[in-house]
Amino acid sequence: MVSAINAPKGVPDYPPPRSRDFLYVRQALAEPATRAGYEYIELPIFESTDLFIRGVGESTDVVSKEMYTFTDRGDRSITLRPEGTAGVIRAIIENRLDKGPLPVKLWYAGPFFRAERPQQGRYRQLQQVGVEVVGSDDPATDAEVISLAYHGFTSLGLQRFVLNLTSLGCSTCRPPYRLILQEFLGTCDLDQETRERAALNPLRVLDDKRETVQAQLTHAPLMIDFLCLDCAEHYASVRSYLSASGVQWQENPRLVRGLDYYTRTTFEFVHPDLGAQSGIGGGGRYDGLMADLGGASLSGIGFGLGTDRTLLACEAEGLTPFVRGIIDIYFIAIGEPARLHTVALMQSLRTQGISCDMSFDSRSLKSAMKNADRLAAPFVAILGDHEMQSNSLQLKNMTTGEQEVLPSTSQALIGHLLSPDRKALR
RNA sequence: GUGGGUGUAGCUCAGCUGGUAGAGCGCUGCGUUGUGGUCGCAGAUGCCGCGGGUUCAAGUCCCGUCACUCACCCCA
Repeated sequence: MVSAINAPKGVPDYPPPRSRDFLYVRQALAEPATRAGYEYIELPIFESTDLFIRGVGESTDVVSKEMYTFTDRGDRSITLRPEGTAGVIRAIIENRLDKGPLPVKLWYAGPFFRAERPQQGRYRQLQQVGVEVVGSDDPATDAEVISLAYHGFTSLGLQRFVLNLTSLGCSTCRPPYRLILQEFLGTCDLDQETRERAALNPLRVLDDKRETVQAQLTHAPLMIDFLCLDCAEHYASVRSYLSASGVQWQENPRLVRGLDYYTRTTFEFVHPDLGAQSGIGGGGRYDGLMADLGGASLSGIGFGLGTDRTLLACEAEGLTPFVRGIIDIYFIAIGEPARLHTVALMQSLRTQGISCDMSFDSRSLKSAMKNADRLAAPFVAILGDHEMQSNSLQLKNMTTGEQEVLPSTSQALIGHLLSPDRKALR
């Protein structure tokens, strides 16, 4: 026996039936954007390594130690995308979308890659649904983006997630605050590694998980108290639009994100039931990114939602399965004439949007029924010799168990399945 | 990159102080003519992760190795 090949470390499979729920979650997370004027953008899965170094920031962990980078046959450095925003911005600039009507509102979905040690809810290939809005400073866009994510989660029935919100200030107010924070951190008793972080990106020290560190940060200065007038007004406005959108949030002035480009509004959705990982989505505003990547000086805001983790959260809350079966009618045909007729019938139904499947390999009626049950088919159509003689079929409702005779035409079936006095199929 | 845990039937796992393997679920069939779910009965399936060592004897002890997993760092 030859040895089987395993998937590379840390990449998840979604075999059926769980794949049904995966698709359902991805659809639910994208749906709000499609109803809010966001256009879909299809993007490459690998990009020039430089894009992420310049876009995401060299000092971030994502860039410095988690990228899948390789050299292609033309000696170019290529990286499997670790996040979505940089690629969207690159595509906006390259396709001149920023020269058209503003703001540009886009959504995307697909796999991202980070070479981390895998654990629960953390994969080397992860799936996200994201949106980006470029070319607007309006606080209403901040609120809209946050609301899309929020209502994507609520539409799945999720209840236990929390939205954390803060403002990280701008190029006017953040640098002075940064100095004040660094000065404060200088008075704390910190280990070498944390001191280095304080020098490089002092904000990150604020969300250190260790109690010994947190204890010293009780009186740390917070960005939220040092916002300039513009940022303070912007933040206040975002909050009132959020209230108007029916979004509930929790202010968390210690919220810090791992990517360097964020400014002003910053947010993160967390869920308590995912093991050590809690983030199911996050994002924020970025004022300098477009310009940093060679485009017009437009600001943007966006989010990335973790499809894998959202599915885990739904499972943890007992919301799954969302999809019990994928066919509307299961056909059992006995004898060659009946099988031929059934194939024609199914083709007609499929063309008209009804999902159907049939029993193959001439199994016994009993085992075919069993199969229908396992496929969770709501209806079973049986065609045997008796039925063929009268051009009819037996239609069994698998929920109620009742069975009746219908003409064996697609029209009769569709009329019956969709008739208002019965449970409609869709 | 650093640390911990676990590898036994398709799945979840049991197997005490060494004596060549078990349960539940699932799967297949049967309970008479062409009808699923419930119930009853019968049945199939294991290089006990891999390699080496100790021993009369290893799923069980020792060493190594690989895989998976959880956590740290960080993030979706």
